[in-house]
Amino acid sequence: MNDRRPTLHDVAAEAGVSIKTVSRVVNGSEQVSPDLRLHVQDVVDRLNYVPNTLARSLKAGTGDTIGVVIDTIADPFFAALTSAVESTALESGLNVVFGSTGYVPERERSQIERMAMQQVRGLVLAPVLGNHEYLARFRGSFPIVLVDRSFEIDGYDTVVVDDRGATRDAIGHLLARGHRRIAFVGRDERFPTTSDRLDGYHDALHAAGIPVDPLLAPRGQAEEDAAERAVHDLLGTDDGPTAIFSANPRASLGVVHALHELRRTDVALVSFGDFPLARTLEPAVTCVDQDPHRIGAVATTQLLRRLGFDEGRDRIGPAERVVVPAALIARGSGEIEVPR
Amino acid sequence: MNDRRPTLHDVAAEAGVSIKTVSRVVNGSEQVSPDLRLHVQDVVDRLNYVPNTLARSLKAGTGDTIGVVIDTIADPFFAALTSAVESTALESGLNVVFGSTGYVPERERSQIERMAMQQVRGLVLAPVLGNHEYLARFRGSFPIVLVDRSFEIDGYDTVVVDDRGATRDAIGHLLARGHRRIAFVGRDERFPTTSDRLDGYHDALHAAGIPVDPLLAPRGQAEEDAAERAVHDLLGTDDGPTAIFSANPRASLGVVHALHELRRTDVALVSFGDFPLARTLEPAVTCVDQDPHRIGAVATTQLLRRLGFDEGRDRIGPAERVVVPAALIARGSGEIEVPR
DNA sequence: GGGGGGCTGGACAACGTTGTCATCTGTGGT
DNA sequence: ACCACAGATGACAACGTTGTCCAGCCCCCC
Repeated sequence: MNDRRPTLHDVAAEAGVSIKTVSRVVNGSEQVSPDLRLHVQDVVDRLNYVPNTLARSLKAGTGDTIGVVIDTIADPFFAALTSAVESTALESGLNVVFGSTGYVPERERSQIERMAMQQVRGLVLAPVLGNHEYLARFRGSFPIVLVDRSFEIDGYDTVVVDDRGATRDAIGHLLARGHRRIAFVGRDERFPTTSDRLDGYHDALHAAGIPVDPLLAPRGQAEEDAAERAVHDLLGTDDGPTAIFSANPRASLGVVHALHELRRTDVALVSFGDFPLARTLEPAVTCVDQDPHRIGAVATTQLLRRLGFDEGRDRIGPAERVVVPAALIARGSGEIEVPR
Repeated sequence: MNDRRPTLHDVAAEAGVSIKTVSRVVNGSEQVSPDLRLHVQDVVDRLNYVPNTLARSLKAGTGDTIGVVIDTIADPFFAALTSAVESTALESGLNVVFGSTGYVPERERSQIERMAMQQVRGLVLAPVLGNHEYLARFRGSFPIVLVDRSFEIDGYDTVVVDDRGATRDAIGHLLARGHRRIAFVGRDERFPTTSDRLDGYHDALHAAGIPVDPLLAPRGQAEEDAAERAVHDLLGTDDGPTAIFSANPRASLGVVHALHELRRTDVALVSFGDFPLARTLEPAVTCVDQDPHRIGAVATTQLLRRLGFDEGRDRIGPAERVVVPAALIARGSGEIEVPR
C-alpha cells in the first residue's frame, strides 16, 4: 500500500537509458531504435510502470477529464445521461468525474469549483435554478454545456427536450380522446422543466378553448409520495379530473400507485418520462420518452466539438441550442376515452 | 474559452508579493499579517484564481480522487451504490471518478489502468468474473475495496450482501407457505452473485428434503426479456412451479411482466433486489432488499480507513470482509400460499 | 579518408504548486 | 545600545512529465 509508484526515472535507471528515451517508448514515438525500444518496454512491464496523468496534464496545461454535475446520480434519468456522457467521452480518451448538487445552488457552485480546480477539460451541467452569473468565471477556462434545463442566461450550449411542445402534444393527445378536465401533477416551481411543461399544458388548453382550473394543477409535488397524495386529493372531489398528466417520472410512480389504490382504471394517464414496468401496468402507461441517453450523448458530442476533438469543426462559435425530440409512446393509459 | 487560468505567479505579480505568500493565503496559513492577507485575498478574488489541484497533487504525490469501477452507471443498483460513495467521499474532500466495465474483463482492466494513471487515492471495484491477479500490481499503490461480488482471490477488503444466506431465507419463506416447486429465474453463470444465490436456493431445498429439479432453474436469463421468456416457458408446462424466486431486480421486471401477461396472480414471487413500483403491483412484490446505498457507504468508509482518514485507526491490517444484511420485505407476492 | 546528413539519445527547462530554509523586520530584555 | 528572538516574507528546489535543443553516431558520397 505504501510502495512508491515507479516513475520514468526508475525505469530509466533500471534500463540504463535517459528518462526521455523511456518517455518516447511509452508514448510510442518512432524515434527509438527497435532493440532499445524492446528493452525499455521490458523494464516498463517488469516494474509495472504506469504514466502519471497528473504530471502529464500539468505539463500539457489541461486535464484529461470532463466533469458532469447533476442533481444526483441515483436518479435514473441522470444515471442514463451520465452513462451516455461516459461512453462518448471514453471514445476520445477522456475520463469522467461527476458531482451531485442535490439541487442546492451552493453545492452546485462548490462542485463546479472543485471541477475547475481539477482542471477539467469541459463540463456537462444540469443547472439548479438560480443565479448563474458566477459561471462566467469558468467558461473562460473550459466549455460548459447545459443539459435538461433551459437556462435563463444565454450564451451557453444547451441540450434540452422540448418540454413545452412535447407536453402540448401530450395534452392534445388527451384532448383528442374527449378529456376536458385534465390534471397536471408533479408541478414544482423549483424545476424550470416542470414549469415549461406547465406552460405547454396551458398552451394546449387555451388552444382548445378550455378554461384553466388552478385546482387541477396543484403545487409542489415533484416526488413520489407528494404526487400520490395529490392524486388522492384530486380524485376525492366530485368534480375530479378524467385524465392526469404527470410531469416527471418520479411523480408518475406516485400517481400510478394512487390510481391503483383507488382502483381507478378509468382515469387516463400520460407520464412525462418513461419508467420501468410502465408497459406492464394495467393499463400500460403512455409516456413521453425524453431519452436521457441521447441528451447525454449529444451534449458530450457538442462539448468535444468545442474542445476541437472533431477536427475541422469550429471550436468557437455562437452557443448552440439542441432540442432533442421526445416521442409519445402510446401504451394504453393515454388512450382511455373520456366516460360519456 | 482560451484564456489561460491565472496561477500563483499571476496573483503574486499583481499583488506585488511572492508566490509563496499567495500560496499561504490561499491555504489559510496563519503566517501572514492580516492586512497583507486581505490585500492578497482581494487580488485572488479579482483574478478568479483557482488553485490547480493537478499541481498540488503532483507535489503531494497523491491525487484527491477516488475511483469507482462498476458494470454501468445506468443500472439503478450501481447508481445508488455510486451515489453513496460520492456522498461519503465528499465528506473527506475527495472527488469521484467512475468508469464502467460493461462486465467485460478487458474493459475493467483498462479502466483500472486509467484510474492508476490518474493517481486515484483508492478504488471501489465491482469486479467482473475472471482472473484478477493483475490487480496485485495496483494494490501496492492504492487500496482497493471490492463490492457486491465475492471474489475468488483473497486479500482484498470486501463489502457484500450475504447472497447465499439471504436467498436461503427467501426460499425458506416460500417453503413455509407450502411451496414445493419453486423456480429460480435470473440465473447467469457469469455473475458470481447469482451463482451464490443459486447455492442458497439449493441449500434451502436440501434442508427441506426437496429434490432439485434442474428444469426449474434454467440458465442464462439475467436480463428482463430473457427472464420474461423463461417464465412463459416454466408456466407453459403441466408441472410448472407454484412459486418463483427471481435472482436479480432486472430479471424481476421480466418476471412480473410475464406473470401479468399470463394473468397468474396465484404464483408466488420473491425478488432479490427491490425495484420501483414493487409495492404498487397486484399483488405487491416481496423483495430481498440488498441496499446498494449502504454497500457503497460501508465500502467507502473502509477505503477511507485504509487511507488513514479515520485517525487513530490502523490503516494497514488484514483484509476485512463486511457482510451487509439484506432484509426480506414482505409485501404480498411472497406470502401467497400454495394452492391446495 | 574526410565531411555532410540523417538518425538516435540525452541534458535541460518548464508546467503550478508546496516544503525547506534563509532573510528581513521589529520588539523586548539586559 | 546591543543581542536574541519571534514573526513575517521570500528564494529555491522538487514532484513527474514532455518539448526544445544539442551531441553523438553511423553511413554514404565525394
